[in-house]
Amino acid sequence: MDLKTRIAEAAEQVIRANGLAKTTTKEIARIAGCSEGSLYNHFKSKEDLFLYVLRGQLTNLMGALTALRELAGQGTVRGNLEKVALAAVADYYQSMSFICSVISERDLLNRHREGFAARNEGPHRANETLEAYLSEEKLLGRVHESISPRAAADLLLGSCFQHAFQLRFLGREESEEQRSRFVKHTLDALFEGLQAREA
Amino acid sequence: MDLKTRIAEAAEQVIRANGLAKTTTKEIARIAGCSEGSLYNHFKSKEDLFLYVLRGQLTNLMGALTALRELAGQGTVRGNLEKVALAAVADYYQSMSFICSVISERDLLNRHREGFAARNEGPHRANETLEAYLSEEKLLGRVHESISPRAAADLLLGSCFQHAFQLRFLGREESEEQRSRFVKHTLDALFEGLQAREA
Amino acid sequence: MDLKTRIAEAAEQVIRANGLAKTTTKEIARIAGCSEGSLYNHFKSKEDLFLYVLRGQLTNLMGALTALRELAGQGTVRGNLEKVALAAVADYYQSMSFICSVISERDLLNRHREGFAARNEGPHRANETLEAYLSEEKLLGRVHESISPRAAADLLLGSCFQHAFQLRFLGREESEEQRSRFVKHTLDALFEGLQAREA
Amino acid sequence: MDLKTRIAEAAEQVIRANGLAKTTTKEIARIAGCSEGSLYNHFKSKEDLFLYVLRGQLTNLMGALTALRELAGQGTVRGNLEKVALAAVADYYQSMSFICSVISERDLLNRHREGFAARNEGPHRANETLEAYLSEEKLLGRVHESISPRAAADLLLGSCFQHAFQLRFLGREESEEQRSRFVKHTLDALFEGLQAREA
DNA sequence: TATGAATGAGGATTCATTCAT
DNA sequence: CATGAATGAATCCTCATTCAT
Repeated sequence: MDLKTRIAEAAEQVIRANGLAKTTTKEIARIAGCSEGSLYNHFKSKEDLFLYVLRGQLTNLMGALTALRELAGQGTVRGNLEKVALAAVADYYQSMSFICSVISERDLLNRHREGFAARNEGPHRANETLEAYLSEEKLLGRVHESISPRAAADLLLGSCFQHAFQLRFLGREESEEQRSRFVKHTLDALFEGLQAREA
Repeated sequence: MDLKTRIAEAAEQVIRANGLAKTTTKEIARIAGCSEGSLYNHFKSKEDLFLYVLRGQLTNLMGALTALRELAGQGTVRGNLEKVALAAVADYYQSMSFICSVISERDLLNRHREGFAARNEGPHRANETLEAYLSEEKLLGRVHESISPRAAADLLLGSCFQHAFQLRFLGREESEEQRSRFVKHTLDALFEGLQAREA
Repeated sequence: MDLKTRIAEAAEQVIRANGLAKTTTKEIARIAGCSEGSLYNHFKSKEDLFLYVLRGQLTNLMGALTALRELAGQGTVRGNLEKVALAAVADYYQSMSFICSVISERDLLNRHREGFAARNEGPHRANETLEAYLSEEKLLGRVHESISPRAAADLLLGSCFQHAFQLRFLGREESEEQRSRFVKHTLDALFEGLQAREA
Repeated sequence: MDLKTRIAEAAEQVIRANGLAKTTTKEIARIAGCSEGSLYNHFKSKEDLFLYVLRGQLTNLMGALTALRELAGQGTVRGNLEKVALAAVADYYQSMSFICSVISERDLLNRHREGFAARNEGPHRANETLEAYLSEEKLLGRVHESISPRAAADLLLGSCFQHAFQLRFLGREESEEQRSRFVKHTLDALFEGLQAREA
């Protein structure tokens, strides 16, 4: 593994563990097993390194969502969404430090917002991709005809997002079983709807 | 207004604008119109000041949720949830810097997690409160009998939470009308459910 | 007890315990049970307060030495010196923080050296007073005729001084019995002399 | 000379001149001709730097005392002690700021007392070493058989210690001749003893 | 390319002192 | 005389970044 990759992985690990605010170049170098100076042979600045690592976040989720586009009309909608939801909770949980750091450091965000927009990056991409899938399924008649695909996507991913956030806040890890149960209950409610049924 | 309040409000303003990581005591003092030393006459440390201000976050939402408990069976469920959702988006949006800073600064969170738990604080309280309300409505037959109140609460608040997050990420403000529309669509989808209806 | 005295005693206690360097006006006020502002109603500055308290140090020793002048020719020289030595160890031990602070804070010392000289103050006064006593006893033939009174005074008081210093350094307290034994051995050696005796 | 040494020497010089309490990292850096930050590349903290420099104090005296152990039975006891006494006054004088700072800053002392003990460091080591030498000479019959070696060591070194202290207190330097005279008189008195001789 | 010592700007915090009440 | 909030200068220390080797 080349040094650039080692540095990036070290940075990812440290930011995950401590958050960006308390991540120092010294610590990254220590974990990467190189000198602080070496960081600057591969990245222009600490911020540059952060952005590099940031781009590797949420890749499982985005992969699952991209795969979904091909799956419209196949399997069950419920089954397809379940895979996405599981990936979402897992990735959001793993990347929560990154996600929150972007907001916490307003100037960093401001400096790069245009870049994000230009490259069509950011966590909101997930919602858009899921929306697209649901639109297709709606055309196929496999989801309720009067539902807004965007709202449905926001409900599902928002729920996963906040769930991951709260696990981090509470300092909890979740077993696979617990996670499956959360996703199951969430999908149950999402499919069924809150509306009381007439007798 | 006494100086302690002025300092707290200055801190709130600066953290909202810049995030905790880039908030300096110097800047807080400047905005509060006092010396840096004065901060320490009223707060033990910058961290102490942050926690003080943090405790004032999400109060509108929590107020709306608490009020909700009295409203079970009154008005429409939909109408009640609408008020909550609007408060949620607004408060989450306002407090996103605080919420994310808590996660970004892992050591700060670790240091105070016990305290949060002891005082039953934290953003997850909102979900629990909404869950309680929905449970009551379920008993009253005003929400679908097979729905999980917790899952429903997580869907609604999670969606609002992530929506607020994404507004911050994109650097957008939302008009009242846009916000109402977001809430409306979200509630539509949540009430209706994804399930395709048989012809 | 009036406030000025209470402040002075608080300062003495705190300096004794923590040394001047780590003594704050806040701590003095806390111990004195008054506000920090009150300190400045009774003393011009922290330095002024320190000097005030400093002047009260070593008073038992100086008292014992002054008394000694009257005792020349009375009792035994050994007995007279024993009282002085005991007072010296006790007072040096009690005042070691003060004594050392004067040296540690060079600028303070420089600022007040003239004042000390003008008022004939300082720990060296003890040696001069003891020298005077020994000179008288020498005239009376009660100490070895070829001894230098100043050297003898320096030996005895220097030994007590360093002994007190080392107790402080090692963080030890000494029982009265231990102290008596130290003084006894010291006087034994001082009276007898190192010189090997011919058979 | 490497920077670490330059920093250490600068610190030594500044502490000697101003005492630890009034020694700032800024001033040390200025004298060392480097930035304040550099101090922290070589020492963990100001305290760490102080301890490093402290360990280099009293080395001439300790060297002279160690050499003494080999000299038992050689030359004259008086001559041997003279060398030690001269080294003692010189070293105590040079290091008085350090010695006193250790006492003035009680918490520093408390924090490191165990370390001092573990490494068998501290000014009291000098007395123990001199005591050992005198014990040997006593066995050789070269010092008075009824004298306590420890008491004799305390008398001599205590006198030198306090003499150095008082020179600092009075702001005086001593010529070599004056110093020799002080040592000579002190040894005269110590060898002869105070005891009046019967006619 | 890899290093790591050196930097220096900037941060949080302390503390003696002042002054209006 | 007593207060204690307000001050602001000064302090120790951190850390991203540079650069000569």
